[in-house]
Amino acid sequence: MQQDITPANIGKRQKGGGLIRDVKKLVDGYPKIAITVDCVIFGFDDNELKVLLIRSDLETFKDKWSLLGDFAVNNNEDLDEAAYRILKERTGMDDVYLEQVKTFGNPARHPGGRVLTIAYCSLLNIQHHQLKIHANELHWHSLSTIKEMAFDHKAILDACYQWLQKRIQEHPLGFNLLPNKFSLRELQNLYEAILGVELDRRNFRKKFASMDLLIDTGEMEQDVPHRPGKLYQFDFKKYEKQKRKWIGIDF
Amino acid sequence: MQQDITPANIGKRQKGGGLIRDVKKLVDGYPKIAITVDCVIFGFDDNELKVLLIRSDLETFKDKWSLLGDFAVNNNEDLDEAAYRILKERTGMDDVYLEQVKTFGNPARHPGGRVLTIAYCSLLNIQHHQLKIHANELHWHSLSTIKEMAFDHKAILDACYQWLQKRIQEHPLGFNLLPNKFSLRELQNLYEAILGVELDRRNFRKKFASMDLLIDTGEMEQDVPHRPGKLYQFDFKKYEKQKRKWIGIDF
DNA sequence: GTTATATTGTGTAACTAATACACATTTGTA
DNA sequence: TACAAATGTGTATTAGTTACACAATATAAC
Repeated sequence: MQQDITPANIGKRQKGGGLIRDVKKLVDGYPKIAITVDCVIFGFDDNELKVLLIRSDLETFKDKWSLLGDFAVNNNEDLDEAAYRILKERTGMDDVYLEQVKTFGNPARHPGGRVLTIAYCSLLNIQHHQLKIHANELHWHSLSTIKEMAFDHKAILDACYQWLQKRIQEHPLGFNLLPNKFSLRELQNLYEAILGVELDRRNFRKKFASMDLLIDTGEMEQDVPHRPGKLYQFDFKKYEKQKRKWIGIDF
Repeated sequence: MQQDITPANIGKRQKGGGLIRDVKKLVDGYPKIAITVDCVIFGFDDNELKVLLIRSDLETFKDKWSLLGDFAVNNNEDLDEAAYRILKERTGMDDVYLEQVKTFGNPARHPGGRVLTIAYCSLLNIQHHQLKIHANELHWHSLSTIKEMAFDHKAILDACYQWLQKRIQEHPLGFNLLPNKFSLRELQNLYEAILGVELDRRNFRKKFASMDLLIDTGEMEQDVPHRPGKLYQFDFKKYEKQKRKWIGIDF
């Protein structure tokens, strides 16, 4: 086995040598690259799963769409903080569900040089937030209509969508995408949209009833052209309590 | 909403301005930091889950243990490639199971300055590989005995262990930790060690029988002080074929 | 070579969860 | 007043999970 000669190896693996004292000098000798955090922000509207994108401002990606991202290390912030900052800047909201999904580091992914990005997935309620969509060139896109994107952002989006499909069967994340009060039909539509399957209404209701995490508000849907359904709220507190022993949803 | 003035924002979000042409210059203006890849390498021996660690060569972490890592961007390699390179350098093996788990970027995680690390989890068969344990200061540690580690490596290890516990219930990864031929008892011991639970022997065997991924070699255990069990091989090919529609193992 | 010890190998009954499926009710609209 | 559209509900079937016990086979000890 031949060991590469790199600044790292020179600094680190001095066989039989003493311990390294000057760690600052050590790190200074390391190669460095640019880091971004990119957020895949999902929303649910009109019975479709949507994702929030911005028009790319790079000539290379003219007329292509891009995830919401920013550089992540200029401030003294942790990665999660950077992701929350980006969300706050773009959507004005800070109580948004957010989770790290995967890091993308292909050397060719950015035309300007090597840029590594940490992808975060975020879920928010489209009605509740007040986006400055007009100021920025932000738009909600139906997931199904997105073909090409700037950089490797399509691959990142795909990874986050797969992550979401899996995650939503393990934990009731979906509620982050719905208004505070929602009908069981809306909830089912959401699951059907995300998973891309049709679900049996009676079994779906039975399952959520057995989870015992829905609060009956006593209110009904308004202005629907048919028999209105009951409105429910998600019991976030109760869920947090029993989160540890949570097993999954599983359709 | 106040937007931070950062090199990134100056370069990127010029409202109403034209498109950016010089992407090289753009990226050059970005802040940059050092990147490492750290591998959590699990093995299974003596009915215990083990992890491969190296003694830290930093004065600050004298007598502490560290994950196997290296810098990840000096060559023109992708992150996965960097992880495979590290494995190959340290273990001599290149057909090892490997997957990205999570990226850690706390500003204070490295005493020498900001260093971001991408954690990979790896599973290998301790018998089969020829480690140069003596040359490097490498040791296999029982997971249960590890209290403190260098950097934030304990947190990384914990995250990878949790990942493994979850992942092994979704996919039959465990076979990567066993010798080519193994008894059902060894297999069960492995699952019990990873999950930290006792499993019923009959139900365990029933489950793996129903998965139909074990090949009966016709051979028996040798040199055991009791009735010897049959030896099996894992049918990797068959598993690869039906991987898409895989649902899980679920004990 | 007989006995003790340790571990393999196997089946079934009880329970729990998932699926498939139909009809009366309520509202708004024509 | 009747039609369209969606809500709300229960049961039977099937599939999967769990709990549990005993005979068979090998080695080790005497």
